[in-house]
Amino acid sequence: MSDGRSGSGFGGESLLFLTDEQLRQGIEAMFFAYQGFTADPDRILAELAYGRAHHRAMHFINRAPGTTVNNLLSILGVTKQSLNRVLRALVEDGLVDSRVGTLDKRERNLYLTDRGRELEQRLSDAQRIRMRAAYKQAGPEAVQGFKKVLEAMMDADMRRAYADLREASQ
Amino acid sequence: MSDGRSGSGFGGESLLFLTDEQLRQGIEAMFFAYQGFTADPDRILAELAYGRAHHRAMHFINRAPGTTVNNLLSILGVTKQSLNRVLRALVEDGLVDSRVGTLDKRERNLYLTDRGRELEQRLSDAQRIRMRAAYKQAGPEAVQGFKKVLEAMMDADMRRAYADLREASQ
DNA sequence: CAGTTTATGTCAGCATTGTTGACATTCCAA
DNA sequence: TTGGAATGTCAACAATGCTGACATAAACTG
Repeated sequence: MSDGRSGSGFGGESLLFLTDEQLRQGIEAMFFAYQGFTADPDRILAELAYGRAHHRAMHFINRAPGTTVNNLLSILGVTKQSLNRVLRALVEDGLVDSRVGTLDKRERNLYLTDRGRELEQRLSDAQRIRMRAAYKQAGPEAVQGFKKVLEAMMDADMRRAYADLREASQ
Repeated sequence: MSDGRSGSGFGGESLLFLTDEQLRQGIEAMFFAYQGFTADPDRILAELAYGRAHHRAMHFINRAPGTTVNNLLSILGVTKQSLNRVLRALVEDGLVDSRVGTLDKRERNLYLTDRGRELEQRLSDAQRIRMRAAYKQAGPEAVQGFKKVLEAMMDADMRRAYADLREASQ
């Protein structure tokens, strides 16, 4: 594992020879970049006594209005109990509307209220500004590669969720 | 902010026109990919009653042996109190060695013990395997773009830390 | 159709890891 | 040498993971 090399065999099979050092750079880049990625919304959230968990919930409710708790937690990769706490706060504060399902009354369909949409917008805007700046700085070809590697890094079910979301917005 | 367009002006200045939708895909890719990125070490850590914080500390101590608490917390972006709790556990468990600084006795120089190196290796290996697979799947050109965008996404001080680490390993 | 099982969501309590505040020790500068 | 700054530790609190217990609704089974 730690011979500092990677590749399928002695040669020929793959053109990629990745040293442990190269891989470590990628790992560290991922770590540092994620800090920047979340920094701007985090600052806004801190003012409002909310956290990242609230942001994530609002993001995906906005993305798929009417989604259920069950669906949401599979996307977020947390337990329903953990998500529940966050949703309760958002509902109490009037940012999320939770309606008993019409077809299946066990389910709750989730929607952002006007105020919820407003905050989500504010958070997304902050995050998009950084994303846009990074994309511009890196250039168009880089963006392709960026997305490719990220997608390849996802677990299978997350890759599916990701594809579903993209297709959902036409 | 939300006109679905991005660019410096009406045209000509930039060749990149990024819709909010494109940016959102990047944001979601980042979120889902980070889950995958941390999933494998997380599984190992859970067995050992450690968390991500322990992994991060061990990673950077391994990367820069003899580093101080102060330096470490600036890299990790957490408070010294938060880091301290994690370090205390690692020292007690014999994975990290904390030596009073020779030049400045207020400082503590941190080193992995043999057992610490062993666990760090195990965690890194798991993470590298996924990274390597993602790189291979995405291809060499993609890797360049990936790193470029990530670096552009970092906060300035993290970009500096990232550069320092790379240079430190020749 | 009655009774049991499964699915969905809520409430309670615990663990990890972030935070701030108070403090001891050491260094440095006036 | 004395007061302030820097470094690190200890304590207590908050956010957000987790598991377990439970209520309700739906679905299945005989």
